[in-house]
Amino acid sequence: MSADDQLLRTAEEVFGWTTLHEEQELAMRHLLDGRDALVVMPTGAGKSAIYQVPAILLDGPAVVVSPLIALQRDQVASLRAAGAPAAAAVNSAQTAEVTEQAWQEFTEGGTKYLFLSPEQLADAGTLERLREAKPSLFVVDEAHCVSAWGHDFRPDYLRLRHVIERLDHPPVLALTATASGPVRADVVEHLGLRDAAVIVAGFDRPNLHLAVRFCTDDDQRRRTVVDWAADRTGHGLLYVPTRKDAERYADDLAARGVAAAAFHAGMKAADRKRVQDGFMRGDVRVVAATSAFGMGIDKPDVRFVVHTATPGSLDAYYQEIGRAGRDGEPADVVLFHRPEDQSLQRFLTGRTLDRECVREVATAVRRRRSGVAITDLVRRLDRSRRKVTAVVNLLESVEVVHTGHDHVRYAEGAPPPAKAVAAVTEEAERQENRDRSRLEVMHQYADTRDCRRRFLIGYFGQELDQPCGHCDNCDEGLSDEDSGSSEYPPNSPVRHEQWGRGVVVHHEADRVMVLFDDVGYKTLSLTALRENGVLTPV
DNA sequence: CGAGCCACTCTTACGAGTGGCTCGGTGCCGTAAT
Repeated sequence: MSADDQLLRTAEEVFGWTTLHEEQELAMRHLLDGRDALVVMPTGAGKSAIYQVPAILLDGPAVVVSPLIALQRDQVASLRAAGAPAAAAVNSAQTAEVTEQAWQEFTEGGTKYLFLSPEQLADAGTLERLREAKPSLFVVDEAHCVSAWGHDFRPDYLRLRHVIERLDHPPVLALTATASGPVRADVVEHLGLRDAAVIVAGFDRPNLHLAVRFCTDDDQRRRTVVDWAADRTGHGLLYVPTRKDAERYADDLAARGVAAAAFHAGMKAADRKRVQDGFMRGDVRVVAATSAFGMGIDKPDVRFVVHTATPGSLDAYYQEIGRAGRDGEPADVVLFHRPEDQSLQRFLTGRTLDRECVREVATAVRRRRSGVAITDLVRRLDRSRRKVTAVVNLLESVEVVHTGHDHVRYAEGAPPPAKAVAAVTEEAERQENRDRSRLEVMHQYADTRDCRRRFLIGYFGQELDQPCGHCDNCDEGLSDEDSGSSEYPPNSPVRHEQWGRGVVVHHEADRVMVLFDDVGYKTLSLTALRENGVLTPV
């Protein structure tokens, strides 16, 4: 029987799926062939199936990395409900007894799917248990987290490549719904994917109407947003920048008779669950939430997603608006924009590098010639695990240290700690510049007079040759019919005298946006380019 | 960087304006205190 037939038969016999999409089948075949894959597909399009089916055909368990315990629970529950082979999770939210039982079944070979967080995988004992089971697949779900969180917030995401190597690099599958070019490259690099098949479904969501309302004054914006949401009838999300705003908007809407609730990470777990369940059931009509709300929420009939302030990147924005209109019915996506929003995002995305900590870690590692475990560094330096791990990652990125899973060694010939600090500072600055350039692109989206969908899709590396006809700028007849200059077509490689190598992302009538390897996104005037010739096609 | 709060000043007000200060997002995990 051919691999395709086997996949189809398993999909039907075990899960009851009679067909598979082209992308699903393609990715599954790659895994069966022993190759790595990065798959970017919208939520609800069947990403999980891509590992669920091949795992059954392969010997050994599939290890699935999932960022939230709630997601692990959902996945285990849905596999159990489907009557699939045994699934289990290992995390700190369950009793030691449950975890021990999960491990026992796993080591006896009874578990097909094991769900864990990246932090669990940082533990050497846990990793050895996995290694003994010889996993057949290593899956990273919500893989954009590698790029979005790995560099500072959850540094264990950047340690996953060492986990994968320690497991003798089984076929790796990275799954996400949102990843622009640089994010995809970041995921491939930091997971150490080899010869990966990159499968990207379309980013366009034609049923979403995109609009931006420019606001000058904060109070005026508050009133406009509340009026707008109160006049609606369907279910919707209000994304707000701060916890305080979540409470305030929920209160203001409630005062207008709207069944609204706040959601943010500062709330008690029970309250969060109550709000989420209420929204899923439909008795909470509007949730005013920070970015904490959304992962794992798959409610089909969300009729609007409103942002009460401009977020930090188009990546984050696309992720959040992607929760609207999953049933394919029309939905409204509105950004209430103020230029001042940039300052808060600058603060939030600004990385505060603790140079003293970098120096301490570098010095401590250098002193131990045979190397040292991250766990030991944490104990000796009396610093948080998160911070030490993030610093080790940075030192590794500038090649001052070499690392294995939990083992760090000063690189031979690497500069002394003082110079290492300088190198790390430079690297941190480069990262910050790239973040800042993404923030600028987000604001350009808000400011553009061209088709918003074309801008958005272009950012994710796809072209829309016609204006979409379904955004505020198209409604007003502002969008350019012509999709731009032929000198710099989208996705074409270019070189800039000062900024080096880059690729064209998007262009409007008079300007072109380029993503440079080193400095991030830059927007250049076509008129100026024609005069000075600093940007040349490669 | 900017919003919001407080204390303080100046004064013709059932207050207004200003200077200084603080705060601002995302989740694992393990440990300490009840």
